[in-house]
Amino acid sequence: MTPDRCFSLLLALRSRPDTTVAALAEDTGVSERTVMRDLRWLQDAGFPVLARRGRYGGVSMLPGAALDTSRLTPPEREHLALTGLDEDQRRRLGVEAVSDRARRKVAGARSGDGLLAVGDLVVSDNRPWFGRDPGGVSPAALIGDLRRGVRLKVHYERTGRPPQWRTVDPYGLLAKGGRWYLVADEAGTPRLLNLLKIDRWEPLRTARRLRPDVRLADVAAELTSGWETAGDLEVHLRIQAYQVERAQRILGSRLTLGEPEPDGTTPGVLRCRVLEDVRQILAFADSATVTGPPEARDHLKALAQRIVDHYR
Amino acid sequence: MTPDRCFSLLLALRSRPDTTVAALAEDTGVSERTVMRDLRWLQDAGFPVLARRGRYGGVSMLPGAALDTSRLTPPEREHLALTGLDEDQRRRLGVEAVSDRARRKVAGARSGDGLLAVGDLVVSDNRPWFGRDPGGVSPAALIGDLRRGVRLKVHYERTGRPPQWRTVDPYGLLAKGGRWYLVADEAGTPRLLNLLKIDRWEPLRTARRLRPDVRLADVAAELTSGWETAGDLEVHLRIQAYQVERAQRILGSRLTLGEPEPDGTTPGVLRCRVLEDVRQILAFADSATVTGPPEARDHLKALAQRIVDHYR
DNA sequence: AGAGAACCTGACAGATCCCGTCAGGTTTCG
DNA sequence: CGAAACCTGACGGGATCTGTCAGGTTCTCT
Repeated sequence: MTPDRCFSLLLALRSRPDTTVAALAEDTGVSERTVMRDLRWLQDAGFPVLARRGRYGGVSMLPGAALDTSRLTPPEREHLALTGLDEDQRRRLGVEAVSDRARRKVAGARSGDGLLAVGDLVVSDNRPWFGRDPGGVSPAALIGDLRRGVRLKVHYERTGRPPQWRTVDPYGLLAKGGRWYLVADEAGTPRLLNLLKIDRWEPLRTARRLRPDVRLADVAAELTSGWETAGDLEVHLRIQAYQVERAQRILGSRLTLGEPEPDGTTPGVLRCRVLEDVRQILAFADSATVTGPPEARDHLKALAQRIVDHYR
Repeated sequence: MTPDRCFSLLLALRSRPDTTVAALAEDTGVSERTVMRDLRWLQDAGFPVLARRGRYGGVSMLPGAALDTSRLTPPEREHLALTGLDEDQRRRLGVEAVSDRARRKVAGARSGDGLLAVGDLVVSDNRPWFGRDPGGVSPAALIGDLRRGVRLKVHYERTGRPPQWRTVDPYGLLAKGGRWYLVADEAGTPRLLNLLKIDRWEPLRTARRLRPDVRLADVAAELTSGWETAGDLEVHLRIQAYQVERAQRILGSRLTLGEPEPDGTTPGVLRCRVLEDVRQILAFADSATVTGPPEARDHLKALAQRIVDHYR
């Protein structure tokens, strides 16, 4: 890893909501293996880089990440500042934690700083979310305390009520449908807390207490299993730039928008209670295009065909 | 240069208002030569690092600098992003500027991106200023446009008047007595503009037009030569932490404070019109110590001796 | 269930470049 | 003038970085 490529990668990750190792290799002119090594380095250093394997997988920086190393936790700073120092130098500095590189020299082990890996604290399907800061608490800001594995106090606003402090044991974050949620147990009961409704939080000194043998993915699945059953359908679409503002007005908060793309369209996700709700998109004629799921495309096409037939 | 030492240096520079190459070498565990190479790299990459040669010299980050590479100018980003790319890769990216490293490979030359060096745009005596953000526009924010060598429009508040836009041709920045000034010509007339009184500025597309054979150091000297003659004396002192607030109240805006030090004192600079003004410091007895200039120390001692004699 | 798209890891040889040392230079202040 | 500070080039040795290769795991869609 060279410093210039380090910054280059950070800039690339920050400027795009999602990318792949292949694309980063293309941009930086090195092999994919090298990019993967670099990404590993960034993750070990504490940058909130998330990699997702599998179809539609890729690499991204958690939303809200600033290239500001002052956000790093003390062990992370030590990781940066102290790698390369020998035992004597570290003793003189009075630092007990062994840097990752020193440890690797001895045993080739991963970082032993007691922090949880970002990849273990975020669950999402590989459907792209959008890099633009969705408002509220940012995932990148929260991930620091999640990595420490501590209990949190969260200032949360339930719908229709004033915000209240709630103490939770977090499993991690869930990204779904363009939204971020904190997945946690509250007095042993699993909860999803929308980051939009968290205006601030505090870490407690107590370690988080999780139910035995229960993982983030399990809890997230358990809490979202009813979503499709409740008819919560996410329709993915692309909107021409000149119609975006109108779409926001008409579709309101059910529409979540991504970053404008070079081809002049803006991707978005429309939350529908039933399939029939896609009829609202008809108002945009061909300036909005449904891209998924297939049944939404088919239904929209069928509705349009009925209109055509009606005027024969 | 390794990435971890790169961040380590940035953090060290940011956390201390002033340091030396020797101290940085001690901290990072490498030789002074290596630290100097690293600092050169950081400067070439666009970080607002300033090195001052000579007695009381040292290295510092311009006040207000954030470790945010998005502040870098486009050529600076290219410098980071494109070093290591071969000609074909750069051609595919459509980038004309040759990266520093590619150029070094060919001819060992310095960066040819057309930007002025930070060291050529800042003049100060080596008396330490203080790293704490002094308020107003920050030097680190302004230095980016100064490096491009363009004319500026500055929103400036002259004493007793509402702020007005003024068009200036900048030579650079002056640090003196804990304050930062923009040194510029305004319609051919040299001016010092206190950064505290600039609330915003805009770069213009026009290149700056400077008087032939006139340099930053010349203009700064010309504009400040009357300061001592006008009796503007800067008295350096150290104040015990528990008296700092009282000192601020009594001495007001003539007192400029630095960062508290580990020994429990806070350094400061008191602007006096005449030497006799140091008498105000008597109020602090031994909880404030004058460190310079020598005549200020002598005079304060003499004043104290008179008081002692008076009570015999 | 299988295919394809995506990340992940270890090993190895070769190339690159980084580092420390050394020598000598310039600048600033008391 | 001396000391404290940064600056630069050259060189040899060693560290580490990179690309290649092989094989693995995960996720989604058909």
